[in-house]
Amino acid sequence: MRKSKHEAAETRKRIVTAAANEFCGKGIVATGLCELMSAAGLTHGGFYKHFESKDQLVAEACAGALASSIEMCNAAECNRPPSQNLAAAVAEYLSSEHRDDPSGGCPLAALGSEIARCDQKTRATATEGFLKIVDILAGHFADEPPDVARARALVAVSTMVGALTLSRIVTDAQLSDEILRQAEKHLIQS
Amino acid sequence: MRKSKHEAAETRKRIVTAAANEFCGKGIVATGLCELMSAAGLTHGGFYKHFESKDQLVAEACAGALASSIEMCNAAECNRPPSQNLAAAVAEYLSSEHRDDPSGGCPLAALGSEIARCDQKTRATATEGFLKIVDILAGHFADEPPDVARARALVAVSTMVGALTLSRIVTDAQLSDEILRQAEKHLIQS
DNA sequence: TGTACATCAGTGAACGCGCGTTCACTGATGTAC
DNA sequence: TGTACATCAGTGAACGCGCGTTCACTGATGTAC
Repeated sequence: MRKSKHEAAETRKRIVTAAANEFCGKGIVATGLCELMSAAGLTHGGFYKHFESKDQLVAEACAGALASSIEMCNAAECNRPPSQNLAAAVAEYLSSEHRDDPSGGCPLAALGSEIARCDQKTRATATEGFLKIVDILAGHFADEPPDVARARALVAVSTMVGALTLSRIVTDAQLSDEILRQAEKHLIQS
Repeated sequence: MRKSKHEAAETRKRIVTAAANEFCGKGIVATGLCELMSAAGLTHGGFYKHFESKDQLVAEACAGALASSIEMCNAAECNRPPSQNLAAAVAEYLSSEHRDDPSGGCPLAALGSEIARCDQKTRATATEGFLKIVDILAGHFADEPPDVARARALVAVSTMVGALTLSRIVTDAQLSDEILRQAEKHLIQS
């Protein structure tokens, strides 16, 4: 039953991707390794052939989810004229589609309060991803001095993560939409 | 061993308070009933004399934590001249003390992504608390028309919750401070 | 007011269950000659 | 290139453990007479 090196590498990637989905969808602590491995089409026993522990997978899954979230924002920007880059990324992030699909979205919003309690490795990974997003947004405030642009980007990411999280908490659908719409309006007007 | 009505009511309150602390500090799923009951000075067996389920306690603990967070902001305001009410509340919320003590602080930041996955009851409770905070902040934009004030308050709360959550994730202490400081600056200048 | 009894807050053992992790095993892949 | 053997990806049973919940029990409180 041994698999080729290439197949094994593919399997590993599949586990990380499945983990990112399961964690973002159900939460880190609430997701079991068994559940997660079967989402990747495997049985639980093979897990430790690829990872040292659940914590290690959490860090990698978090990194993966952040990378694809960044990719998604970049893709949204590519379809627009450069002057609307910021608006495009913000609109994508604060869309109802993103709100309604936490598993495929940004882990800072889907797992924020849980990541804050994760080990050093995972939090360092999240910090790196966060800074990448900050840099991208800061690039859109190019007419400002760099430190101002960075400050504005830090606040913008805070607002985006907070608004998306709150829009998922709230039980009133109209209020949920309102949170997203007002945050978007505030971020693109400024 | 039966306790008087008054004592039993006090015990119940103690459990809810201890639960709010434990949940905000360690996360909802990660906190066991046994751990939580012993934090309240009891053994786990008595839990179901007071609550139907863990979920019910989660909802009540969340309500309690939100109420004392609101109380804390109000207290911060009382010590200042009315014109600085907003600044006082924002500074309190985005303080490093609040960041470093999640168990005693705002559950929207400490448990945001977990609450988003809780049952209807808990989320409805959180929604109520959120709206109360929005109303308080909106009151500080009194020179704006009500709908604008509300819109600004929605965005402000999003920024506050997002910034506090991110400041807890980040592994770089300086960056963590920077997130809080910039969010505060942005909110009180506007 | 005093007595007899029902109520019930709190204890601690026990329930089935799923968790993260380990392990013996299988058999295809990779390697050494 | 062919053969013999070591490697190891993946399986499924098993581990100890803590989870949420239930239950028989205790004995002080509350209530009915």
